[in-house]
Amino acid sequence: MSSPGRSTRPVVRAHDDVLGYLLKHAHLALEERTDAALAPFGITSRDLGALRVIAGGGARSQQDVAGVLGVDRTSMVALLDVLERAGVLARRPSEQDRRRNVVELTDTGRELFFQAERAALTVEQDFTSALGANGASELRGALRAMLAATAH
Amino acid sequence: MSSPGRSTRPVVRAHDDVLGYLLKHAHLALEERTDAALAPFGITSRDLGALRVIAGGGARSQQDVAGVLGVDRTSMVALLDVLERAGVLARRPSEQDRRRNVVELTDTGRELFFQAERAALTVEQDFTSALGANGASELRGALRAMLAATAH
DNA sequence: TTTCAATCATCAGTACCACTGACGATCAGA
DNA sequence: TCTGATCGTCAGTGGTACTGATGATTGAAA
Repeated sequence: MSSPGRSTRPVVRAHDDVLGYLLKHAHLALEERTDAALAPFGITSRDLGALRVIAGGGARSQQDVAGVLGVDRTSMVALLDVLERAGVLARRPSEQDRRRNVVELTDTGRELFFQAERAALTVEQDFTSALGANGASELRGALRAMLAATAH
Repeated sequence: MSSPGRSTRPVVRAHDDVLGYLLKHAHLALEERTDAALAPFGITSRDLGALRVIAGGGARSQQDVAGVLGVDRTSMVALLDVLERAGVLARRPSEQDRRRNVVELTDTGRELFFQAERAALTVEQDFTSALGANGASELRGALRAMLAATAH
């Protein structure tokens, strides 16, 4: 058997045994394909994430949107600027707290969102097709469980 | 039942139903914890990835290392500069092809790598502890399968 | 009421990384 | 020898994270 104690050295892992590598590259590959599918709509996967949160209606301010997406609050300004200039969404000061901007989709934006979300969903399903029907939901469940367990 | 056809609109998904969101945030959370555990060693998870590939011995050049990690070749220059200046690795021109740099760990670097890899492994195991013993390997398998299926 | 700390959106500045395009050195083949 | 390709390097650009500051606004204490 192998010798115990502090001199025990781990075997050199292959790069695709490393969870961080797998998560990073899976994310990048999916994002690349999603961005390609979203290009005809003139938005990125980053934009779609913002539209999704806004369409969900739970966000009460720009910072809520940024917080959910893990985007910096200062980056969110420019991100929403572009989408607002494109007529996809509108900002208006909150009536409850006029420091806040309430962000809402325009009719055009809502239609764009549904079409883009559909395209993104197709990419996801194709991306996970190697896992089978259960595999994809099990993968989501595992990722959710890890995030929930490590939420600080 | 729901109406079919092009007017069928998808329900607005919660952000944590979106695979891209889950992959991104799982990656970021793991990287954050890994970087914290690696800080005493004076390296980042990015550095450890490079050391791992180099320790594996399969890489024949800087660009091989960059290619495996998905790091840009021009970024690899500065990354290795730092590690070389720290005495962790050494570059020497290949004897077979003197355009290439062969990158090798120093004795110091090898010891550092084993200790850092051990710390990173502990973080990974803790990160996946919510999944159980089989869950973690199933997660790796699922991610590997997706990457293999979508390799271009 | 007045004052004051906190919050929100914004902007300026810095840092890091991906990416492009160039360069000299080197290699392989015509 | 000449030519095209490859490798490491460097400069420049663009996008994003992060810090810190600002003005407007809020809520609560004095």
